[in-house]
Amino acid sequence: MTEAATPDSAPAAGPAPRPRRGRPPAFDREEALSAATRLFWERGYEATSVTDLTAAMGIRPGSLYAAFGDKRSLFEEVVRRYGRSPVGAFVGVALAEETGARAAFARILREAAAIYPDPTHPAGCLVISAATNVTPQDAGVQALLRDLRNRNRQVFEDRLLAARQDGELPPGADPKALAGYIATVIQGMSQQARDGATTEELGRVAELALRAWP
Amino acid sequence: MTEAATPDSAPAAGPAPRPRRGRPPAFDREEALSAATRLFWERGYEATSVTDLTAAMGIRPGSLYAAFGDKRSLFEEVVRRYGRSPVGAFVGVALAEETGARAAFARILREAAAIYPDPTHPAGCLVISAATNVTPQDAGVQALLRDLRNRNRQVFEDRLLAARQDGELPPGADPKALAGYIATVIQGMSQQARDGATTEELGRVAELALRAWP
DNA sequence: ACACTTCTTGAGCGATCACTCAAAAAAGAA
DNA sequence: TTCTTTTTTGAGTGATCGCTCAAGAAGTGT
Repeated sequence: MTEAATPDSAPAAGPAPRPRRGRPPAFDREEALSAATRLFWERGYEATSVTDLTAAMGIRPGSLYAAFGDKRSLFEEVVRRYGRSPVGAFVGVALAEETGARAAFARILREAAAIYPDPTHPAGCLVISAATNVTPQDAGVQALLRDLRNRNRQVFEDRLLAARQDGELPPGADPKALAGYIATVIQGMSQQARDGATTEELGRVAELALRAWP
Repeated sequence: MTEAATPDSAPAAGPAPRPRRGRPPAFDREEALSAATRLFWERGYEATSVTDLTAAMGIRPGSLYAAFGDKRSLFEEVVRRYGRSPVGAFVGVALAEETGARAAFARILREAAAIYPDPTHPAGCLVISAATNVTPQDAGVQALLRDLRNRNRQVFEDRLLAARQDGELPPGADPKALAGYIATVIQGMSQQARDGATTEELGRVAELALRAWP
């Protein structure tokens, strides 16, 4: 439940590991981002302090601010990276790989059931749950994730509109309503996973949800 | 989506307005709780500061702590009161008033669509969204609301189990899975309302969700 | 009038918040 | 070696966090 874009299109790794001047960083940027992601994912943006972050990332505040700007910028980079990770990109991958709309959304719901409770990472979806409770001064972070969610719902609607034009959906079907329904179920499944629901339980939820398909 | 108990059974108002000694409170307790509820509902537990609360309630910190204990106790009282309010109790009311299980859950989903986006109060459900992002030191508040949500899911399951025994649900129906599905949809609808979904949009989501009924 | 009880007030407690900065350290370039 | 560049370090910034308390104010009881 994140970016529904193509998996990757950038020129992959840089052209060459050109040796840079100055003192080399003492920490692995990817590992540090991974640790920050886990914290933001588990607790959310404001409930994760810079002290928590530096402790988990194994660096001091000065290094964090030199490498990532500020807490807000670090969070934005975490969100972008999450959207490119398998667990954050499964929605877009399913939409890109499945030819049928029904097959795509069935796969999305079933994979959500498998992924959201996976104990190898925090439960649920970071985009859905990391900025629910914020002070007014961090409303921008809340808006950032809300826009990602609503953009995803629009991607659903576009796909369903195309399915209706292709005849896969009956002419009377309502793509906008169906997109809202699927988004609702996915977001509810994320919440359920955070409340302790297992993959088996969410799998049954997914199958029930699919019975509403026109 | 809160307490699924009977609307009221306490002896209502006290036996008499016995005049108390000492200086009378300068603020209305119900109004103060109402203001605190709006803040906790809108922003969540930790994102609402005591300074925010005292400003909205029109009192000074000393009065707040004398009247409500501490921030945590105030929140718990807000949650209890919310569960007795119309918007917090509609689930229990529908389960109590509707004789058929299908009628009860259809009413619950349709009323959620009408209530969650209602602009006369913050969007969504306080129990669902007020303690999503918390620091470890406030894990108890998170657990409090999680338990309320899971208890509600259990009430759903009990009602559906009875429906299967009554023959309203086919013998092959899975009450536990169906309860999880309905809880998922309700929690997703709360999230959607907070993301800007209208009553009309959520109404269509509710109708789609009901198509999954066995 | 006076005591007693309860509530309000405003100042302020230690802890933590996100964040900064000068100095030291570690690399390549000259 | 010396200079330049970049990173790390540890102390510390002002602001805000939840919360406390002594003093005063506003009632009832005698």
